[in-house]
Amino acid sequence: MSETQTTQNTTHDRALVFEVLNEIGILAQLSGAVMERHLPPGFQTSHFSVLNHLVRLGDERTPLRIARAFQVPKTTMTHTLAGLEKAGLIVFAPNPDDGRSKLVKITEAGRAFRDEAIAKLSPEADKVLAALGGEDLSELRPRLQRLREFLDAERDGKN
Amino acid sequence: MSETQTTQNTTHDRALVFEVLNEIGILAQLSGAVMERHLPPGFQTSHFSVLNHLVRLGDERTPLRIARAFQVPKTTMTHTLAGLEKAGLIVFAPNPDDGRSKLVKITEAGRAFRDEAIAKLSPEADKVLAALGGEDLSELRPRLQRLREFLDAERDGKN
DNA sequence: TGCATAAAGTACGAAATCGTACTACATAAT
DNA sequence: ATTATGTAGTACGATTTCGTACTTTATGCA
Repeated sequence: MSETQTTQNTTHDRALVFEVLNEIGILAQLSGAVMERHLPPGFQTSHFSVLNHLVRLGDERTPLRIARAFQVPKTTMTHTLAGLEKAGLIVFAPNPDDGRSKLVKITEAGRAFRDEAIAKLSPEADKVLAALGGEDLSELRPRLQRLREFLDAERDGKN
Repeated sequence: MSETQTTQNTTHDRALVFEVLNEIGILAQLSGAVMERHLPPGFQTSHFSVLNHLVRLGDERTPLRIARAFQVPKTTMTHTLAGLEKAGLIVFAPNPDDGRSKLVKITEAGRAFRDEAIAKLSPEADKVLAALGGEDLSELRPRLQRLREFLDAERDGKN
């Protein structure tokens, strides 16, 4: 019943794919709503995510590179970054290597904003850990990443 | 290193939560983009998802109940359903049990639309199965569901 | 019965998302 | 050098998303 079967994919198997993707959509919805509740008014999950990305992986990145990391169209990232800049959480610098593009730099205010958000979100994260256990999450991550990599490839060009 | 530790949550553990949620957000983004490419122009993943929901779990549901299933605000569902109705894929009927609400019924055209979408999406689903294997997905689902249930509870009132 | 409170749905406005088309710069090929 | 093609970013408009406030109906309580 739960054996691997390599010969042919059944409707049942496919339904599993849809269910998982559906669940992922709902989860994205939910986690966005929960996170947004812990952010100052006017700030979106996307704002926090970008700041967190810059802190974790380093700033001095181009908008396009950030857009690709989140798999959003570059016009969307332009808009998100404009919001962050207006709030003084990032600044743009010219890209010395490429006159067409910019480099995004996080400001001290941006770093502080991110740290505060993390602090407010930590109790929630702890509750998730208490509810699921670290093992479940550990097992979740690589599988999600594999699924992401596949869909990534499936995405062809675009953006 | 990967042992369960019940005494205290570390920054590292919390980071795992954020990573998983981040991955989920990106996946939602990606799967939405891939799915949308296989739908007729003008139709969103949300449209397909609602139709699929009605076929799988039965129609004759109220808009609010559908909104809750997808964890979106009811105003969002009003808009999505309006699009489906305008396209003739659903119809509204009065709710005999409650004069405030409506019942959503899928039409034959709606069912056909859903079936065609499934048919077009099936090759993609098969590729996912080939890439990940059914076991991975099977293990993914219950964990995602547990995570969803937790965030669900965390959501308090609202909507 | 009458009234207060809650729930279902919508109108409306604001913001986010994203596709198309454009500008400016870069790279490759002659 | 010149020209053709490709890439980074943005302007713009259409659609989606969603919070607030409202209308209508239901429910609980006096």
